[in-house]
Amino acid sequence: MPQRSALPPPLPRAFFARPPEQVAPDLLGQWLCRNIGKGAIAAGRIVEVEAYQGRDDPAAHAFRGPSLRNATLFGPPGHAYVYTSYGVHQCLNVSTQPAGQAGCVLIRALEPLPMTPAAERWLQTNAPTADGRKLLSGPGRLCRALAISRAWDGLDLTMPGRLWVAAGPAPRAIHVGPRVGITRAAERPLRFFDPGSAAVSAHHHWQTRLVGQRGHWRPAGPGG
DNA sequence: CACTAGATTTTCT
DNA sequence: GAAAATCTAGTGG
Repeated sequence: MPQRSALPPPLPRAFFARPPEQVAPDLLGQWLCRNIGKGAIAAGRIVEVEAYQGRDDPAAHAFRGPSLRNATLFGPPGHAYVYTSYGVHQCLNVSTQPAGQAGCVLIRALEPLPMTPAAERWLQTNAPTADGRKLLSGPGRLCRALAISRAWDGLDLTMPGRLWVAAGPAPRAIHVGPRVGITRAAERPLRFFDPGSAAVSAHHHWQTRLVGQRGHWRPAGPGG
């Protein structure tokens, strides 16, 4: 099947079987692929993420233990955790850590990758915007544009089905800062983003610059 | 550009 | 009853 082999292959489950603060920076630059039917794919580069830890992270949904909503967080790695935010929006996370240990990475922004005009229209219809850079920017907005609902909670993102994560080139640098919109553990530097992307909303609030390559990110020296 | 109000699910007090 | 991992539409500079 030529169409099957043309699909970007998913990242392996082992990639996600690590602490979320390690998976998060390594997810930057990877592709989120959405099968929208009839062989068409809508895809975006991951440019902004946040790590949420387990029982030791007061800002995480897993902090108070398993519940009906967050069960996916305690399951195997590489699965979609989709929750409803403020009663209105859906937000997409990827579960990390081996089964039994909670942790996830919130996908906050994507930069649209080249796609067919039909796929672009499909995104625009789901989440209309005049500013193309904002099409997949923001955790609620990207779920709306990609038609990802709570019903997709638990979906395996390491299988090339409806939604999966595929390998893409790492960004040249990464900025690290506090997570957005939380009050507890608000000081932890667990938000990672690609400073070179226009799809990232808040470039201003960052603490640290990382350079290097995946698995080997290190703080940039002066003048870097 | 900055700021504000309002929508309304899930969880906890 | 209130807060929360948010977004949009509205106002005003």
